Amino acid sequence: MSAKRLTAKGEATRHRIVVAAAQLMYEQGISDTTMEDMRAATGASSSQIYHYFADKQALLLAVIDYQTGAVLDLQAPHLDHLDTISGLRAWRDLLVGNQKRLQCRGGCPIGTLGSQTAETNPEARLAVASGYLRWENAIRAGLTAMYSRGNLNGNPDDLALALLTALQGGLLMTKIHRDVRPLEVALDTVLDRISSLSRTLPAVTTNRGRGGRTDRRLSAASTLIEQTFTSG
Amino acid sequence: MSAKRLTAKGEATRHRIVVAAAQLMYEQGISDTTMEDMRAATGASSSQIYHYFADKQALLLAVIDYQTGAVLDLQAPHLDHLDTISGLRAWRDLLVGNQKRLQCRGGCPIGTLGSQTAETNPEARLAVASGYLRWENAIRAGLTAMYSRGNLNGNPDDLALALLTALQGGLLMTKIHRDVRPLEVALDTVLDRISSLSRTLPAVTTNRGRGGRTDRRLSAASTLIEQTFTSG
DNA sequence: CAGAAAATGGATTGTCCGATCCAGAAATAG
DNA sequence: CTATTTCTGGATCGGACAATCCATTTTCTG
Repeated sequence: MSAKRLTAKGEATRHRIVVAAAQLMYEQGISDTTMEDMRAATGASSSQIYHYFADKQALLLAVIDYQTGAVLDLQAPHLDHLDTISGLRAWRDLLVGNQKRLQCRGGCPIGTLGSQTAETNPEARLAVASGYLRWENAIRAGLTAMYSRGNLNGNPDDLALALLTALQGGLLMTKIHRDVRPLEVALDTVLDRISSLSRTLPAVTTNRGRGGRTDRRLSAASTLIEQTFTSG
Repeated sequence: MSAKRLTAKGEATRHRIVVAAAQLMYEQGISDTTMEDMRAATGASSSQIYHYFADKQALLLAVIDYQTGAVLDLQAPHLDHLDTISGLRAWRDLLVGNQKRLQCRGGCPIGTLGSQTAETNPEARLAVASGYLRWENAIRAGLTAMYSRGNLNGNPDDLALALLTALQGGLLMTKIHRDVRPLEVALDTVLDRISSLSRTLPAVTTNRGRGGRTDRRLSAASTLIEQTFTSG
């Protein structure tokens, strides 16, 4: 609301504070991140923080906004190619690889903020929900394109939401178990579902019995579906 | 570790404290729940809490244990019947109905604890992970039974994990959006996947195009899969 | 070059919170 | 009945925390 006038220097300081706050809140949670923590992390003074943010709540809202952008930026190169199975698989690989790189720590920057605020901070909850909608829209755009081309025999809205939701659950379980498998399995299961509803020939990771997660043979079922679509 | 001797009265007081702490931590988060909050909620005195629990951490661990039991108890009637599609759907209806009853508030009691502790509290993280394993095992037992009967053409371990993970993501998104749809769609998508890998004739909720989430007709693909399984 | 506005430094304040302490009451065991 | 253990009450302490205040420096503007 307050359209404060900011110097280039002021803008930089404000940004430094938001970035540091985002990182700290991501690592230790919102309540356990003190103003002093952020002050120390930025090398700023207490009054600087309160110069740019009315209170901790205002800073939190700025963090939510920043993290939403950061999450979408990270995926930006892939978000325009979610209209093919291979594009979806590449996106999946990015997300899984990213968690491996982080040693399965942290989870989703947006999800952790949402989880902490949903019940006690309506303003923050709405900001997070709005961030999720931007994300969901990007995924939906890809699946809708598939659908419009006639390459997806299912509801693209539902499948987009299912993908994002599986991703969120996968990130949560992965950080709790310190194991990337939940994320892999969650995404692969929904992607396999999408593949099975797709008329294009997918590199199916469908499991045929135990231990078959890395099996890349086409399943009989998928083959039949393929035949159905191409002959119908 | 400390095998303290407890009177019946003492046991009751201890239990009251755990239940109140669980509820408060569920509603306002761990850090934002103070010892004074719990003291007031139970009508106990400060020294009573510290008589039964060494510190807040010990109380938290008791809460995690309690919530794990509560979550499993709630589903107990259904957990023995997750070896058929209809049993799985009934379980899904319980979970969805429960969230509706709660007006989409709160999310998963275990997940919220895990999300808050995973990065900063190794002991709590392991306790939550252990709780999830119990839950996952129950689901896996059902799918493994299906698999053993030859009614599931997929990896039951992966599908069980996918189900639980979809549930967790669904609960998170549902509480943030205050809308039960993410939970419904997340579970239905994985259940549809399981149905499509099942040789029994499912009441498929597969979507055929937009707006088809409530469509219960059998899809051509499912019919073909069915024929494949029964003729092979 | 003024004068105004923005940015910074650092001490301070009042409150809250986890934890401790010292009793005394109630229950149990011998 | 009495000694011992368990249970309860409530005051209190030291530290941490969000937020405020006032002064000073730096940057912008006309």
